[in-house]
Amino acid sequence: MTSEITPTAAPTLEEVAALAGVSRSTVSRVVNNSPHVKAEAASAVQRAIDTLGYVPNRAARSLASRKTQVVALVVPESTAKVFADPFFASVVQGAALYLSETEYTLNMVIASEATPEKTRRYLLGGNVDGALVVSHHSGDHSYARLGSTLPVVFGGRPLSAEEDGSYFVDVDNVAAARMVTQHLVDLGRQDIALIAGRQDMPAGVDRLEGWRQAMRGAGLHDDMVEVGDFSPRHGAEAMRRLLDRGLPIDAVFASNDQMAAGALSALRERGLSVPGDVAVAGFDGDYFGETSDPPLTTVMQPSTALGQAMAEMLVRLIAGEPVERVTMMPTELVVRASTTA
Amino acid sequence: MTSEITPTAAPTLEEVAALAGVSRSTVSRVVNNSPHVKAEAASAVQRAIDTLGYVPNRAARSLASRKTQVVALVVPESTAKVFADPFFASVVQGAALYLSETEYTLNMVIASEATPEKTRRYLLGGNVDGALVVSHHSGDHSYARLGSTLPVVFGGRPLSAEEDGSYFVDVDNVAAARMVTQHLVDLGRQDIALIAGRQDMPAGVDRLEGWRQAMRGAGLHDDMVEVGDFSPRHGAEAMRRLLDRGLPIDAVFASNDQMAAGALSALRERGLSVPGDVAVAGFDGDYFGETSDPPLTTVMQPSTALGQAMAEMLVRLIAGEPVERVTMMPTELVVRASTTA
DNA sequence: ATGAAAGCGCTAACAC
DNA sequence: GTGTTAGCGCTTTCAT
Repeated sequence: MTSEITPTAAPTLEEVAALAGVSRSTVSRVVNNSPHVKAEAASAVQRAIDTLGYVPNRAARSLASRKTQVVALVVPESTAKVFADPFFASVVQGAALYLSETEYTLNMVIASEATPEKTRRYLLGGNVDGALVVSHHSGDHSYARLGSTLPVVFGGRPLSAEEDGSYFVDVDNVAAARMVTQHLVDLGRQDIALIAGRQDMPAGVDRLEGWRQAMRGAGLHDDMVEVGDFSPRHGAEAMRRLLDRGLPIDAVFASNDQMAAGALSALRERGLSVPGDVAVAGFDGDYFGETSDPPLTTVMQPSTALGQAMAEMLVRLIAGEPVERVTMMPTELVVRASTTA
Repeated sequence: MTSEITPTAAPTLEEVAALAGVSRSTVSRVVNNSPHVKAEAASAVQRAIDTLGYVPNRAARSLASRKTQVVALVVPESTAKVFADPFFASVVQGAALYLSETEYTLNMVIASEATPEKTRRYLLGGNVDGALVVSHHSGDHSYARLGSTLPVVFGGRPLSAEEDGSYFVDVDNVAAARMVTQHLVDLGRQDIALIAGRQDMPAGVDRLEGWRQAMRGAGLHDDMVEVGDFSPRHGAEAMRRLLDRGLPIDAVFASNDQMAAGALSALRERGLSVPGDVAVAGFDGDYFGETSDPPLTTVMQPSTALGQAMAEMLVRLIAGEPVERVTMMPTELVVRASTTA
C-alpha cells in the first residue's frame, strides 16, 4: 500500500557514492549515462540510487555544468489570452508534452510589453537554455534578436524581414488558404468574401494572400474583404459589415474558426442560411468549428504536433545539432456541412 | 549550420563587487534588499549592476540559499487539454501574471498519469518551492499528500476527505448553482433539467447539489439529470438524452458554459426555441456563453482572480506566513438572452 | 575505468 | 555596516 514518505533531507550524490562504494565521479557518470563505467559499478550505483531515492539537485547540476536544462515558453502579455485561443493552447500542450519526455523543464514567461527589457534580461541572464515563442503578434519582433545569442524557436513565420534567420515551425498559410478558397470556387460560388485576420500577423497576411491568389486564378473579384482580430466577436462584426455593403455574397472564408463561428451568428441574424445562401469556411480546425451549427468546413492544422515540433527543434538546437531553419507542417482540408448541403 | 550561438559572458557578482569597490557580500545584500547597507554603498553597487547589466545566476543563488524560487504548475496529463477549457486557461493566466511580478518562476509540469511517481519525485526532489495544482480531476488525490511536505495550493476544493487540510481557492459552487437554478424558478419554469458535470469532480458534485437544493426548495422534481464531461459534445448528447425521455422540459441548467453551448445545438436540432420553449443557463462565464446564440445566462466565476489568489496563497505559504486554508471567490449571476425573452 | 581536486556563482554565518 | 570564510551539490579536467 502507501509507503511512508520519509521526511529526511534529499540524499546527495555523495551519499549514493558512499553506499555504492565508489567515488562521486562515478556516480555522476552513471547519472549522466556515461558509457565509460563498468557494468558492475554501474549497477551498484543504480541500486544505491534506488534504495536512497536519489534525485539530482538541479541547481547544483546547473551551476556546475553551466546549463540550466530549462527552456522558456515566452507568452507576450497581450497574448496571455493566448490560452483563450484553442489553437495556441494546443501548441503549448504539444510543446509541454514533448518536453516532459526530456530532461528539460518548461518555464512559462509572461512577457510584459511594458518592460520588454525585463524579459530580455531574464532570457539572456543565463536562466534558460533556449526559448519557445508562441504568438503571432507583431510585438514579438523584439525576441527575434535573441536568436543570435540564445536558441529560439518561433511558432509561425516571422512577420518582418528583420527576423530572418529565425528558426520556426509553421504551416503554408498561403497554400492552405488558396486550397480552401478553391474548394468554395469548385462548389460554384462566385462572390466569395474574406474575413481576414489582423494584418500585423503573418497568419493574417498569408491567408489573405492565399484567398486572393485563388480568387484571381478563378477570374473572380477580390474586393470583398473585412478584417478582424481572430475573435468570434470580430468575426460577427466583419460579417455584418460585409453584408451591409449590399453586394452579393454566396460564400465567406474566415481566417480562423473563431471568426467563422462569429460570422455564422451574423448570417443567422440576417436570416441567411448556411450553406444554402452562403457557404462558410474557416481555418484551424478547432472546436469552434466542430461544434458550430452547422459544423465548419476548415483547414485543419496539426497544432499539437506543431508544438511538439517546436520543442524538438529547440532541444536539438540547444544540443548543437544541425537543424533546418524552417519546418513546415501539413494541413488538411476538412469539408463539413457549412459548405456542402 | 554555421549559425553559431554566442552566449554573452554574463557578469558575475564578483565583477560587480570589484567595480563598485565593495565586497561580494555587500553586493549580495544590495541585490537581496538587505536593510543593512549604507545608502552610499548601495547606490554605488546599483550603478555597477546597471552598467554591467548584471543578473544574478539563479542556479548559484538557489544552491547557496537552498531555495529554488520556482513553483510548479501541475497539470495532470489527461487534463492537459485543460488549456482547451477557457476557465482553466484563465486560471493559469492569472497565476502566471501574479507570479511574473514576484521573484518566482512558473514551471509547467505535465503529470503523466502513467508514472505519478516521477512527478512526485520531481516535486519532492527539491526542484521547486511549492506547487499549484489546477484540475478538477479525481486523479489528483495523489498530489494532496505532498501538502505535508511541500506547500501546495489547489484550484477547487479537494474531492475526498483524504485531502482535507489542503489549501485551496474555490467558489461556492453549491450556492452559485442554487442561485442560477432559482433564477430559472423565478422565471416560472417548472421542469428544470440538469446537465451535470462528472461526479468525480467537486464542481460536478457541488453544482448538482445546488440545483437539487433549489429544486426541492421550490417543490419541484429533481429527477431530470444527465451527466457530461464538461465538453460541448457531451452537453449536446446529454441534452438529447434528456429530450428523448419524452417528458416536459422548460429549462436546463448545464454545469458549465461549454456543455450549455452544446445543449443549445441539440435544442436547435429538435426545433425548440431558446428561451421560448426552453430556457438555458450555464456556469463559468467564458466565451462559449458570450458568443453562443443566444448568449447564455450564466454564473460568472472570477477565473483570472482565482488564479492570482492561488499564486498569492502559495507564495505566502512558502514564505511561512499564516494563510487561511480556504479562500472563496465571489460569483455573479449574469442574465442574458438564453433565459429572458 | 575510476578517483582527486578544483571550482560553478552565490548566500550565510561570523567576525570585525 | 562590511568583509571573511565556508560551503551549497554537482560536473569536470586531469591523473592514474
